[in-house]
This record gives sequence, structure tokens and C-alpha cells, in this order.
Amino acid sequence: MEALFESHKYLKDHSIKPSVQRSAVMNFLIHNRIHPTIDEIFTALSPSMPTLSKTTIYNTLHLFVKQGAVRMLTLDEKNARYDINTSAHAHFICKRCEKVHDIFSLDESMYVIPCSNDFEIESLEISYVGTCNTCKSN
Amino acid sequence: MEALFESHKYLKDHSIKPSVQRSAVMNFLIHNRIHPTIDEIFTALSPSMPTLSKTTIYNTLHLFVKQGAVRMLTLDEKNARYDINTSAHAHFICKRCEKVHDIFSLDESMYVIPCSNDFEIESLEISYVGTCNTCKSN
DNA sequence: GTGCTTGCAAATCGTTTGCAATAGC
DNA sequence: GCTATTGCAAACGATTTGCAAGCAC
Repeated sequence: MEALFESHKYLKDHSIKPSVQRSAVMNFLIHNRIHPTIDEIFTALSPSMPTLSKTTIYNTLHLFVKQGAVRMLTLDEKNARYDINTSAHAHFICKRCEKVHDIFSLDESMYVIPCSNDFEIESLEISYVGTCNTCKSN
Repeated sequence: MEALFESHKYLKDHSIKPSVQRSAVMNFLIHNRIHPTIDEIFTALSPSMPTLSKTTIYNTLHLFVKQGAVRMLTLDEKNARYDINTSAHAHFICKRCEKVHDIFSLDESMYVIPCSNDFEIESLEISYVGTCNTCKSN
């Protein structure tokens, strides 16, 4: 039940009214920091919530993003991924296993760019693409 | 005709057999450095090439990417963009006008990351999101 | 009972695929 | 004539939309 407390606190902190579905999605994000896709979340939760629909997961994640509880990542053309870690950090995506790793956090200086006068920066995404050691040794 | 020479040279340099369509797409990319989407390329070329199909533009850009002549950018969820500038550089995308700007080039040191031993880096994409001055003053 | 949430079915949109017609050597 | 390229039409897959049923206060 500790898990539920945790996700409820997280929802409350972002002014999101809880529901069974929202708590389940939030709980999954907190305990599976794998930058999941909508489909991965659905596949994980569906067995224990047979009536759950993918539309609800889309609704839920749109709400979470709007409330600043999660960050949407557009790391590849295929599908969006969602990150519960909203602090500024860089990602590494393995081309083979498609797993996403957090690699380092960004400091303020990264937000200062040569032509800062021309643009108002809201966010920054840094993503490295390559092969992870696990895949390379297979 | 200078334009055609330029795109033919570009194609030849990347071992791409020229065709009317390929030269037209390459010529567009060289002279319109706006990181266009497939649709933008199609809309621009279609009037002067009525039989041109979108499939051909898809085929053409896949080939260009495979031959290293252009880089595919996945800056947002919506659609892929293509960049004739294959050197390592960062982008700024305006949320309002959706225009993409090149902002600075990356140096070698950006490719050295804390956990370099765990990953083999192939490429790096840095993208800033925000509002450009032109949009802000409107 | 009112308003928000859920979830089905259908629509949408970018992209891919199958394949027949066409062009270039 | 052979091979690669083109382009139509259909398929596909992620996401969005319309809307009726369900839930919570």
C-alpha cells in the first residue's frame, strides 16, 4: 500500500485528481523508470485491469504532461515515451534494444546559447544514439 | 543551370545515381535550408512537377539518409524533418511557428560523456524548444 | 443530478508496402 | 531487354476524436 500512498502524493503534488486508472499509471511510472511508451504501459497494466483502455492511458498521460508531472520524450520517429524524471538530464538510446538510459544531468550553463537574444528557451533535449555494451557483447 | 550542377555534384559525392526527381529534391534541400518535412518538399515541388508523388520523396530521402547525404531529425512527434547540413550542430525549434534554426556546432568534447565505457555513441541530437523573437513580438 | 472520467469505435495522419507502369542504359 | 525508379492504391500503426455509458461528490 506504500506504493499507492506514493503515487497519490505524486498526483496531489501536481493537482491531479486521483482515479484508479491514474494511480495505476503513476505507480507504474514511479516504479518502472524505463521511459515507457503508451503501449508498454498498457501491456503492463492490462492483465490486472482488464477493462483498461489505451485511450485512458493517452488521456492520463496528456493530463500528467499538462500538469508537469511527467515529461514527454520524442526520441525516435516511432512512438512517444514518458519520463517521470522531469529534471533536466540527457538520454542515451540504444539502437538495438531501444532501451533509454538517463546519462547525466544538465546544469544551467547548457541553457546559455550563443544567440540567446533571438530565442526564449523553454526546454532542452539532449539525446545520444548508439549501442549499449550489453547489446555489443551479444 | 548552376543549381543543377550543384545538386548533381552533391549526389555524385554521395554515390547517388541522379534522376529528375532526385535532383529536384536535392536542389530544394540545398537552396532551402529550412529543415523541411516530406510534405513541405512535396508542396514546394509539386506545382512544377505535376506527376511527382509523395512516395518518391519518401524513397528519395531514405536513400539520401542511407548514403549520408542528409540527416533525419526527429524534433517533434508529428513528422520527420530533413537536414542537408550533416555536420554536428544543435537546433532550436519555435513552438509557435515551428521553424527550426541551426544554433551552434558541437565540438568533440560533447561526445565525451561520464559513462562512455557503457555506451558506444554514434550520434547526438541537441534541441532547444521555445519561442523565437519574431513570434514573441507578434 | 451534474460534471468529470472512462472506454469503445471510428477517424486521422504520417509513413510503408505491393505492385504495375515507366524510364534509362 | 534488363534493371532501377517512379507513383498509384492499399495497408499500417500511433494518436486523436466523438460520444455514450459509468462514476463520484
